[in-house]
Amino acid sequence: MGKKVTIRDIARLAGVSVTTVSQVLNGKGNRFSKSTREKILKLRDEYQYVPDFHARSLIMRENINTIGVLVPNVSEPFFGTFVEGVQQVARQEKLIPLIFSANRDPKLEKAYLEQMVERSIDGLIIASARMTTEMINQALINREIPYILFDRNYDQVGTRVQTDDYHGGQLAAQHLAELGHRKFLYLGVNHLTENFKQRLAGFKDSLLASHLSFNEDRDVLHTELSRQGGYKAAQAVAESGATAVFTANDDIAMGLLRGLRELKVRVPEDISVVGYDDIALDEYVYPQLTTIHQPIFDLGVGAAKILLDRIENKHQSEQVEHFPVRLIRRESTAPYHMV
Amino acid sequence: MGKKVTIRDIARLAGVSVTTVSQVLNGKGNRFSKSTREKILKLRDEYQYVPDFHARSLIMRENINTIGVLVPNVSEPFFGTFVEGVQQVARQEKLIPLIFSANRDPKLEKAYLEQMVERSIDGLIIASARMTTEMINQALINREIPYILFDRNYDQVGTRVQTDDYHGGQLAAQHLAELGHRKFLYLGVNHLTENFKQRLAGFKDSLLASHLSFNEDRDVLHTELSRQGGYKAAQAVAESGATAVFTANDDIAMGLLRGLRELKVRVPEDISVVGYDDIALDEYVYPQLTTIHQPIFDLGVGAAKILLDRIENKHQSEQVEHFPVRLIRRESTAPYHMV
DNA sequence: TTGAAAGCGCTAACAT
DNA sequence: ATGTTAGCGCTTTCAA
Repeated sequence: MGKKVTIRDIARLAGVSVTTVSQVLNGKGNRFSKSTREKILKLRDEYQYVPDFHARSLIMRENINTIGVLVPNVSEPFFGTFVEGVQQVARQEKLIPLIFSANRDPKLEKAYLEQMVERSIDGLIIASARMTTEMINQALINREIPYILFDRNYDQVGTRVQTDDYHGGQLAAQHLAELGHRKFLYLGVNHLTENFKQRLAGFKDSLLASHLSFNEDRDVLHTELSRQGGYKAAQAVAESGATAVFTANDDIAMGLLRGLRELKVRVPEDISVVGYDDIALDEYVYPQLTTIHQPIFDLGVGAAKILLDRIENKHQSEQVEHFPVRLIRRESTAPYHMV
Repeated sequence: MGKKVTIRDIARLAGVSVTTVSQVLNGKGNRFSKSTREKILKLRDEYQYVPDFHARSLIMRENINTIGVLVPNVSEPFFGTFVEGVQQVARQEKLIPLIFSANRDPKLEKAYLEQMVERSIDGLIIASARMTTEMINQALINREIPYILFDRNYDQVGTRVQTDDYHGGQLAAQHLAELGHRKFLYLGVNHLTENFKQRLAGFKDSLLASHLSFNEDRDVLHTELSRQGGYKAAQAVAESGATAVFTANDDIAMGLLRGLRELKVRVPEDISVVGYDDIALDEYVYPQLTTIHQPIFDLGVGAAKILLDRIENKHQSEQVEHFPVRLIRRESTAPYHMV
């Protein structure tokens, strides 16, 4: 009990050499007699022999069929859904996905990356707004491990899946403008990664193009990227006088909804709110959240598929796959009317 | 580029033996001269040498400092939070947590378990209501890997973290009874695992003890364990005539809230709803959900700590750690009043 | 039809 | 203060 059974044990028990066992068990044993083969197979089952993973990897070096997935936080619905998408592909392709949740801590992200590299993963999906390509390459230490980026738009390089954040911002602006609103507010985060920058830029440009007023100094509020953040910003939003608010993501929007409710500010009667992401929860809050839909699950699927492609056909040139965004009208937006 | 630098390369470059390099790099090199040590360290940095994980594991067999975590679905807030708890401990203790999300698929759960075993993890946390101890032991193939169970109460054996589900059910019943309700309903799931059974038993027993009416055939409704499930059950709940509903978990409750809202049934004015779990979202739905609190994050922390303890002091006897549950009053429950 | 031997990259007794 | 040697468990030539 406890002592691990090795290939040598099986060989001894079968009265053959380790070579024979190895060959038979790896399906390369046509040349051996049927009786030998059956004897070995039987012993394998009887003793529940499983080849040692590390010994194997030490020799084989590839086709471990393992991919790494690095996200900021699995417990956020957004990344949870993304990971599910990756996993669906992994299941189909018999890949083992190693999931790492680094809590937005750059040190930890680096440590996990190194771990994955050490463990000879075949490829890797990185969803982290903080990691620069340089940091990634450094952690990957000139090993040629294919990787794919997601939600990481500080610098726009590297193979990645991407949605059009600028267009998302435009969609939000158009919707709100069509509803007749005049006074807009963007509720975002301080530490601007490129995707958030783009959303804001699209929002602003679209507004200005419609000859509506939007001033980045006056009409932008910052908070934390969380429900809590949105909640805390409610007072400031209410006092801003805006009737139409666009938030950096749905989490912030949900917090804002709660905060406004507690302040007796009605949504959408007094203030319209547009979120971003279209997480699965949006339909379960009240009012149901109007938002910009990103195909989160599909992004996971897409990332995994591209990665697989790169693993199989090494040395491909950089590639970028775009996914569409669209407006989902629900209950948190309504036409502007004079108070 | 690409070619991996090995310990031999470093040794050759430094003009010393591989032993020397190995010892120095593993902090066992006091006996070597300072100049040798520095030379080696410098070369290590220069060539970015990282010892091969598999070669290492092949020899060391232990202290890989890796634990496995198997959950049904990371994208569910409940398990996401649990995993975060585990990860917090992992970070503190410099452990690498390998997270597997098996989508409630027993085959996949088994496959992942085997993967973890192969990868010589030091211990493992299993959160799966479906896996029997027998299945687990089989996958662990008489290897002595410490593991700890969570949310897995089919058979009440094995080291595990646990909350008192029976008491949770009682709390829900008491609360609703104190509010003056008379007609109760339990909205649960078909496939009864022990924890759900206990919740229902506590709920029922408490009601009966208060001389209130509750009949398992008449006053129990089944649906899927998801928001969608709760949503779909709304019609049936509304038609049941019950004024007080206890749901198997918060997800179901949230779906129910949405469904009832669409049916113009007011919560809590017409129907009071009590959930179970106290996931972080509860405060962001409307009305905010009254629920039975389980310390989900702490359960993750606790599971990880117990596991660590078992890894360090092998062969301990079975142990069970209990965590408290309590009622959280929010807005979804109110006193019963005649209509 | 089978097996001996080499070796993957590393660590650790055991010399020297 | 440093090196030699054996070996972890496996796969894979190459020889018999």
